[in-house]
Amino acid sequence: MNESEHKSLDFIRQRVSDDVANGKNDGRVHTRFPPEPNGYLHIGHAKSICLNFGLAEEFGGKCNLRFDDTNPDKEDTEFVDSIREDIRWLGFEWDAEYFASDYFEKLYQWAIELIKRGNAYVCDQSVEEVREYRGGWDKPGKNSPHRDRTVEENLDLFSRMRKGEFKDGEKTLRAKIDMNSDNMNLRDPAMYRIRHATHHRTGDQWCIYPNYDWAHGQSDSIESITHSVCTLEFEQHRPLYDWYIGQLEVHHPQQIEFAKLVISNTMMSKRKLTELVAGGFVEGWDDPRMPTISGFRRRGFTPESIHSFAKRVGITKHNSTTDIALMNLCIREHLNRIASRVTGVLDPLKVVIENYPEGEFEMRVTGVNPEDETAGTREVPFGRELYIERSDFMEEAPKKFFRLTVGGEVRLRNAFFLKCNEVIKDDCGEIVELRCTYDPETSGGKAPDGRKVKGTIHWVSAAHAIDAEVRLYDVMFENEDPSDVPEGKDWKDLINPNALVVIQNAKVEPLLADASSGDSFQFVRNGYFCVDSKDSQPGKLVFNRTVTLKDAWSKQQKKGGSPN
RNA sequence: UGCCCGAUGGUGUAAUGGUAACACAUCUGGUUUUGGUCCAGACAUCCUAGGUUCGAAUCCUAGUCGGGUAACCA
Repeated sequence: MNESEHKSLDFIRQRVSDDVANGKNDGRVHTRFPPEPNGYLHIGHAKSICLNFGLAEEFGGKCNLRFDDTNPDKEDTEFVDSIREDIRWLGFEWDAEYFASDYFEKLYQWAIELIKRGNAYVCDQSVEEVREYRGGWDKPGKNSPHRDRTVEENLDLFSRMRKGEFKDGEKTLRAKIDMNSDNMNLRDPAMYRIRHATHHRTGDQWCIYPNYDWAHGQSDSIESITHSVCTLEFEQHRPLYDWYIGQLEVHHPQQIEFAKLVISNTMMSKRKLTELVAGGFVEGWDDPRMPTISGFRRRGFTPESIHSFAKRVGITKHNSTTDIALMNLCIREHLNRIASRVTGVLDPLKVVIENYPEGEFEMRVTGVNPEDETAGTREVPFGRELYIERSDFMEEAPKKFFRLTVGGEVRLRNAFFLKCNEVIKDDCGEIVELRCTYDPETSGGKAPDGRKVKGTIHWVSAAHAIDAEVRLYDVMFENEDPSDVPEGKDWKDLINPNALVVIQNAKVEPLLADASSGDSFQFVRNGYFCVDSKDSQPGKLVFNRTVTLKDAWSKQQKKGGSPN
């Protein structure tokens, strides 16, 4: 890292920078990203990934991927695979991949060392007894009656725990620290519990499993990690982290905590996300409504947009809630630069141009992306019958409505001026067709006589348009803080019923027939859409709305109440 | 009830004792064949009270508010 290249560093980078400058760890920087493979990664993990891998990149160091798989009950290889995929998709490659379970034997040996030093003991207390003996934050704890077992007895018991001579919960190995500590984590924490379960990697090889605190720091140490970055809730665990490593007298990484990401209108709790998936509230972990990395991917977010988001959110030690609008900004900003403009009419209304010859068509040439000249041009067919957006027509329009009205004139984007003469309705009074005329003199989008139009609307040739299914996504929760559940309600009651609105009969321009999975487009005046990676097929296109365009008109409408 | 951590505009961050910066959001106005983009402008005396200092958002003290924390989860 070239010092002073950055105007300001967040407190972690500052600290790492200082350590490097002071020659700590021989100036080495080695971080790790340590997910538990018990679910899919979400945007909060992305923040941590960007931090850990970013630190390694910026300081010429390394970053490991380590699966923190010490709880056989919850973990699965499905999650291991998805985690790898998501990190790579974000554009990072780890220097080494490990599993905490790689260290089970080493950890076991170290535990024996602690027993021999008289710093750990086998305890027979039940969960309830342990809780009772631990005391409270106003009450001192009491020593376990098994705290003073001899080293020999502990060694024997511990090896028999490993051999499977005891049932689940019958015994634990505990660190002998201080039952009166102000820090509850230091009141003789459990190091091992007995769990006769099949582990996704070690199978039935073990029936005792190390707890987080006993596994994490030691794993860091084994991997020569220099800076062990984690979230704030582990702050009180740091003394224990330091205690274990201090006892073992091995390489001592520095744990540093930062505030985890909270986004408005979003639920980030892994437990609750799991519940959404298991309960069928969403299609799966990669449902575009989910704040998972795979959900964002399927929704049409780009890795770049997520990097940009992570950067803007910053790293601090205080909890805050980031407005979901920032997320939207980041993806719009990127897609605006790279997405091809196409026409998609979401709610089609038939327009017949009475003065355009029947059966004739012409090709209109138009730019692919005004933000990128190199993107070239494309051709779209124009003819007598078109579809326009239903919301672009109003029979009785307010003054501020710049779109099509009876007797009014608008510009058809990249084509001609169009005037509406007559509205055709069905028996229910529903508008089914507009009879219009166009002005052939306005081919360039301007009138030779200099008359102006206020609005430009998009359209697609009825004869050429392709049918598509379009899935409109919105925030999963309408409440800014979905963890704030009103009395008598369940958090799931707060799910936004309109988080997904499916449109079956959208009409898109013919060019889109060749669109392939994951491709992103701007549907002009509508938003950014991508081809759904799971359900879209040639001949049966499915688009996901990634994000809308900013919409000053609808905002104004909402503000002013009903139009008119 | 203990212990730990935090506090800058509506929101997220910056200023590393020298006189509040950037972005989002919001509102104005301009450009525009996307009511998009782009451009211009508006919007805070830094939780409170004391103190240290020539000078404090930054240091100290007290208070207030917020968060975390007592799993054989991570």
